[in-house]
Amino acid sequence: MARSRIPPVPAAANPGRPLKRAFFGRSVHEVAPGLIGATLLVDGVGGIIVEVEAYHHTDPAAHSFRGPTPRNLVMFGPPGFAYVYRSYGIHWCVNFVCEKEGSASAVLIRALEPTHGIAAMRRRRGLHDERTLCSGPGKLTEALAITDAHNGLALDAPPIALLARIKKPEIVAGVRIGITKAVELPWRYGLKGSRFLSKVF
DNA sequence: CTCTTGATCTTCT
DNA sequence: GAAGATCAAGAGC
Repeated sequence: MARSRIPPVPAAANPGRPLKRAFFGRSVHEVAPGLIGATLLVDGVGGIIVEVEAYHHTDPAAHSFRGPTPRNLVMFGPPGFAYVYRSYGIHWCVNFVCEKEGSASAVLIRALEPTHGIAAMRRRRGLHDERTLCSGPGKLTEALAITDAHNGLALDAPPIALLARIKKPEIVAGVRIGITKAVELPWRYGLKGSRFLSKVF
């Protein structure tokens, strides 16, 4: 063979450079939509972030609203780290801490478009359908094998990798899902028209 | 398609 | 003791 052909990977599976930790040192309302289109990998498995929600300590729906506790301590720390918590006693959910130390704001990662390690994700989820592999905060942590062992880990160091999007995507916003307080705030962001959302906007 | 319910457990009141 | 940033399966339409 004279020269091997470049394999035909979709553009979506060929993301940009790693995001620096400083990316998170801004308002959660800038970071949250800014994450749509970025690629999240844990041990090389993951996909494109297509849905997130913003939480802030002034927001009654946020875990940090009533001040620091053992569970939410990472939220009160510096930006650029993962906050993982147990949901309904069954699932894990992952957030990215934003702004600055003490501001206790974070972005909940709610859905991914699977691109890397799809076979591993199918195995962990016991599911074949790609569309629903990571279409929810509890689903994507199962697919990426995220647990409380990842709580407090840096977002720019192994096993976590976060790669910038190549093009600026079209973003839609709406009210958040599954909360009972501050339900009217439009702090859920998604990739317009994506098939991989937890719920259509 | 929508609606209801069970699973399971940590956190805070 | 109740609620919760969820999910999947089953019933009903």
